[in-house]
Amino acid sequence: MPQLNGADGDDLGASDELIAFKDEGEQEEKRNVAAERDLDDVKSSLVNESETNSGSDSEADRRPKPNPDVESRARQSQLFEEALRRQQDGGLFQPSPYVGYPFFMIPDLGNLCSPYLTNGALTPSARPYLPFQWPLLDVPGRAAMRDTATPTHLSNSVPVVQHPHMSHLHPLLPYSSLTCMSRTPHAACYPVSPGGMAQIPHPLGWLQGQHMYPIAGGFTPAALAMNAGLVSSSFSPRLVPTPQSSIPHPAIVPTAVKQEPGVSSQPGKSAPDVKQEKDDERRPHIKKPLNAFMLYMRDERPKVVAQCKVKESATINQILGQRWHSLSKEEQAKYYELARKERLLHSKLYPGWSARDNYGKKKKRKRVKSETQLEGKTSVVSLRTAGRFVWSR
DNA sequence: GCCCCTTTGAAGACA
DNA sequence: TGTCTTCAAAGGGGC
Repeated sequence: MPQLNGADGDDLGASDELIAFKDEGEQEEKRNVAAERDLDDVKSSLVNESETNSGSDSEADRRPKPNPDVESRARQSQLFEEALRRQQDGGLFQPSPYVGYPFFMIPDLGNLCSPYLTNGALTPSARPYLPFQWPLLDVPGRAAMRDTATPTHLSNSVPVVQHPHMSHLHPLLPYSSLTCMSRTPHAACYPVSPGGMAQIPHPLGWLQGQHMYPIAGGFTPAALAMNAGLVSSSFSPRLVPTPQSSIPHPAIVPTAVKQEPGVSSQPGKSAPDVKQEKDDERRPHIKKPLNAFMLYMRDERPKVVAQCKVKESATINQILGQRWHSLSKEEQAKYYELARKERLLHSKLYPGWSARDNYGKKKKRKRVKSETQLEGKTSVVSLRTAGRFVWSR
């Protein structure tokens, strides 16, 4: 963590340090830690602590008041990993390239569409395949807990709104739910294949979620599930490769590019070349897994919006950045752990994927921006560089 | 309609 | 090995 960069007294980045610390004691503690470990060790220890403590009530009692939502998600992650190990150890299911993906633990698409009874309870046939069903059982409680267990910096006078993405309502999701949740209450519809199941009601709505990873190879989740022997083959859709373009998944982000037909705006490139290039840009791509801070932002952004009555993401992110640094290491550890599992799942889903694949998917930031930052009051680049310098030793 | 802003972390590129 | 760059999310604002 960059805030530890003062461990050995060097003042790299000190002049432009903006990070607000909660208290000196915490900072002092972190300094001591930094003197003993490097970044990886610290993060690793945070994770280990998190895992070790998760099973101990007494330990949990001693901890600062945790965010129950994060807690539950961490638990989900743990459960998911255990399920993953069971599968890989020759458990119930045959290994598959997507063995780690919880979706494929669903027995059939009939129940897949709705493994819950109308009263919200799981159907008996679905239960054995849904190790993460428990979150649904106490939705109101969890929602209340989360909303009341806000960090201390949240004012009681500020009304806390329910998370718009209602992530706790998606019981089929283990840790991947963290990034598979739709933030908007849109209709749960996932076009599986032409002529196939057009509408999949909740809980499969997450398949269309904001960060849901697209399925490699152009197969739909349902088809892959069927392929893995988890879904009755009598159920339509069949194992049919689905053009990726037919999967309007938010995680497969087409970059909207305005195309002037037949006109090349780039010197030295023919119109077809430019068209091809822009088609490539527009082509859906696999997104990077979210890091710890991104996961934190996703959880906390609605609270900040509600509390601070601001909408500008830049401002919100500044606030979130400060709050991130004010988190206890236990709280941060939960997010580091979630992010680690996020990367694990991502690597299992897309073994050949590289972050480099997405280079150029976003418009390159102008060099002048970095220079501006160096001159500006925040000096983002120098600050972050300084932090890395210390941590990497 | 596209890009910038703003944050942190991860990963790739490069010297 | 150290440093720099890019991308991941979000949505208002500027051009």
